[in-house]
Amino acid sequence: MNYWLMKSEPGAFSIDDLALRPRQTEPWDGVRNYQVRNMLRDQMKVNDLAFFYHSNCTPPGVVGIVRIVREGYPDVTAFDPQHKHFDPTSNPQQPRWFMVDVQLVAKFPRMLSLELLKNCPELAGLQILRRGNRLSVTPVSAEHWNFILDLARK
DNA sequence: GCCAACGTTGGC
DNA sequence: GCCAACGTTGGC
Repeated sequence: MNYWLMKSEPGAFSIDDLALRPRQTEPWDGVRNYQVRNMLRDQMKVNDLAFFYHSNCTPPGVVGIVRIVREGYPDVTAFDPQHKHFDPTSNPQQPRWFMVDVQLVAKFPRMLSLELLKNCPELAGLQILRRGNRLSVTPVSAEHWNFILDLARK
């Protein structure tokens, strides 16, 4: 079983938006980066867990946990000319972009801010803390996962 | 295959 | 709004 961290701009899709969806489940669509595509398509498995991270907001940070409930399948938003994430180079016969479905597991009572995480020596090496990191999905080690979970319980 | 130009991300 | 980082594009 793998652990992940998934970023979303709350102005586009927040953890509260996820909470309002039927079965609190939603496709994680719109990824247009090959490294992340490969993780979505090949590595994320049903029952993997991920931190839900709010990016590009004040303050950024981890706001809860989601579970992967459907493994990688073609991102249909790439096929829709009306859609913001339309990509004419992807088609149903040879899809270029993939997505997974995520289901809400828990929203933390308090956000764990990026600043808080940065101040934890135990989290050295966490990809989100690396300078210049721009990937919207990153793997999280079991050690880092458990440490962050402990922070959320405090 | 190189690399300059350009676009996007995302913290600050 | 700024700008560092870095991915993508396309001319050559």
